[in-house]
Amino acid sequence: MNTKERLIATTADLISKKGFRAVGINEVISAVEVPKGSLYHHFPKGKESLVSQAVKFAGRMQMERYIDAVRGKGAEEGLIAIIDVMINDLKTSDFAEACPIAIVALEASAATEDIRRACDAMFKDWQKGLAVYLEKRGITNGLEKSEQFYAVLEGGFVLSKAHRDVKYLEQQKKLVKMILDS
Amino acid sequence: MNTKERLIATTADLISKKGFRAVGINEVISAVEVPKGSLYHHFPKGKESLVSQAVKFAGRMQMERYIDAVRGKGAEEGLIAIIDVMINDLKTSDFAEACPIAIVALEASAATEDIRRACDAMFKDWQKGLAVYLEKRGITNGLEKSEQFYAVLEGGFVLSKAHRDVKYLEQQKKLVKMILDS
DNA sequence: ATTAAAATAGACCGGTCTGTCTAATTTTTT
DNA sequence: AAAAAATTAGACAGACCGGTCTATTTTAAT
Repeated sequence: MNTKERLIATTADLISKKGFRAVGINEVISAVEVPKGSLYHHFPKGKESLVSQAVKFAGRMQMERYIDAVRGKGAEEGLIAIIDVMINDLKTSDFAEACPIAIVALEASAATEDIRRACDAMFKDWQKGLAVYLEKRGITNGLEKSEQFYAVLEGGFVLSKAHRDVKYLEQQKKLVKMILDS
Repeated sequence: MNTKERLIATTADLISKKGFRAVGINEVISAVEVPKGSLYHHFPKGKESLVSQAVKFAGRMQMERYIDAVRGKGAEEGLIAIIDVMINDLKTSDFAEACPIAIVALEASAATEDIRRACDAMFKDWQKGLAVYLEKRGITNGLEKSEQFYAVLEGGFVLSKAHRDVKYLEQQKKLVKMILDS
């Protein structure tokens, strides 16, 4: 893994846990053990560019994990498996991380439009990917149901993280069937 | 309004828009037009204490707005009215603010346990308040349905903010009836 | 082997961060 | 009126911020 990839992967990991405002480039370069010159060589536009790429990287990684989780499963079973991935992430990280995009998406304002767009793009990729999966399984209006599912998922995530209790994500499983049948 | 109240209200406003990491105390005291000594007189424990109290203040303010929105309405109508409050907040603020707690809740880590607890407490207050409202209208399992509703609301908020499109919150209205009937 | 390009290295810059400190002022109590 | 308490005032400190800059080293091209 080369320097640029390591910078992106490490930044992705850090911002997943703390959001991008709480992660400084000094923290990144010290974690990757690379001098500042290297970072600004690979990311001449600085932090915003690094974070944007890290968001996309984290989003792709997470999507792959979701794809793994649903593989070979039916529609309802698959969506519940995705919720379980998130539940498990929260548990194993002591509620530090689960969705790498949500925090950054809420932090990013008009002032950091690049980062917001990166979050936007990743969420849309997730939705499209899941829509294809659903329609392959004979579900109609796959995209709308996929959007609704992610909204339900992220809502469960926000509450579970705030309360440090995965029961909110567990409860959301009840809505999966309703969404699919609607 | 005295100095302490103004500090809390202004901080609440700023963190609702940007999260607490992006808001510095210099920004707060300059907005309130008060010297630093005053802030540290009223909040000797510093920023974490100020932010915790601002979160509670913002939470109470928002809850009052929800109470106003549901007043005199039936269960389903009331929940949809709350979603509309959030939709309207996003629209009128150019997607800058709607839920004052969610951002802070995701930002707060184990390192800022006081702030996380303040978010926890406010969400719980909202849930309890809404549960009473629902049960007064003959809804059973009011608390669980209230929790589920807020999860659905926050999920719609996260996606609507990320995509700068209120349709995700609009879509969540479909789930309200399902939650109430479950 | 020589040149050019890529990447690494880290000192340094101005600015901002939270928080401290002493003093002056206002308000309250007696 | 005098004393005590509460509050305001802002200079200052030390750490850290993102970012720039010049050198040096490594790699690739010829």
